[in-house]
Amino acid sequence: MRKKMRDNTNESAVARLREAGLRPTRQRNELADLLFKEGNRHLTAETLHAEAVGKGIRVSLATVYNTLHQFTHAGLLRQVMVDATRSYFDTNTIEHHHFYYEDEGLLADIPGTEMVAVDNVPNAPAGTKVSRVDVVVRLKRD
Amino acid sequence: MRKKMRDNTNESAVARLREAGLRPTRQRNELADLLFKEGNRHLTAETLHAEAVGKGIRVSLATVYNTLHQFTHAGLLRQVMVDATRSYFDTNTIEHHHFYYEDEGLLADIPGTEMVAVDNVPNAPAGTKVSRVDVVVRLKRD
DNA sequence: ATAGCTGCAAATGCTTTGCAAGGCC
DNA sequence: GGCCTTGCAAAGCATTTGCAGCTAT
Repeated sequence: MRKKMRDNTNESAVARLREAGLRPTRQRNELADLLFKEGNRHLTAETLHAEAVGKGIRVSLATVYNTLHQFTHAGLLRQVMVDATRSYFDTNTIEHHHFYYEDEGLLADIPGTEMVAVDNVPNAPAGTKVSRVDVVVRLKRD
Repeated sequence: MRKKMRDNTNESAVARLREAGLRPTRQRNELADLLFKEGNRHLTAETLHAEAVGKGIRVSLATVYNTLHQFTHAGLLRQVMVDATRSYFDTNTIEHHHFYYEDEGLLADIPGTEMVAVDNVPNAPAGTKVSRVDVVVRLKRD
């Protein structure tokens, strides 16, 4: 009655993993579903783990960490640094920028973000190249 | 022969601390000297502690952490988030932006930084105001 | 079969904290 | 003197790692 493991698994997630050279295991498939099924998300390892467990997915926190890093290396996720204590991961890997709600510890895309422009960025110093440009607009309660 | 403790201490550091409502203790004076005597600096607690110890200043790492945070709250320092594992402090509290050398874990001001402009930043969402805008140009070895 | 994953628990690394001793006003 | 500060060591947290058992191919 449960011969196939992939029945309730999003095919695109599996394909995505294969392309990235990652074995589509149950945990990775299920996490990928959570991550990529609904628009852009911003989450921490704890957050994702809690959500997974809440939905009945059996996965350890260590695996969530591993998976997030593997996905990041594979280019499926982007890691955003806004808080000294937590690491945020963003499912939107296209160049874009963020609002960070300092009081809530919440990260969000800047709406219409393609309009934000950073001008006059100097050339990268000799021997280096720009890896990426991060813009974070920090917000606090009014 | 050592009645006065403030002999070799930078007067401006003491004044700075008094204005901030912080008692000018030996440790705070000496750390302030290291921090503010020579232009803009970017350092971590470890870095500063090592430097202090190297110069014969007796101070514990815990006090360095406390002092960095007190200075930050007093507006003498600014905390910059670029690395999930380390907290950087910047002695330049004026709005400006950074290069981050990912390979070396080194943070630096963007030269001529006043020329970098961030355009079309949307208004802060209702109930919030912009605390600050951080721009980090991440560099990697070529 | 076997190389790659997962989970647990222990380890790590940065940072914070409790509290007794010491310093500043 | 009284309150603030320091230092040490212990505690705290998020994250990583070692390794035995499990899984995808």
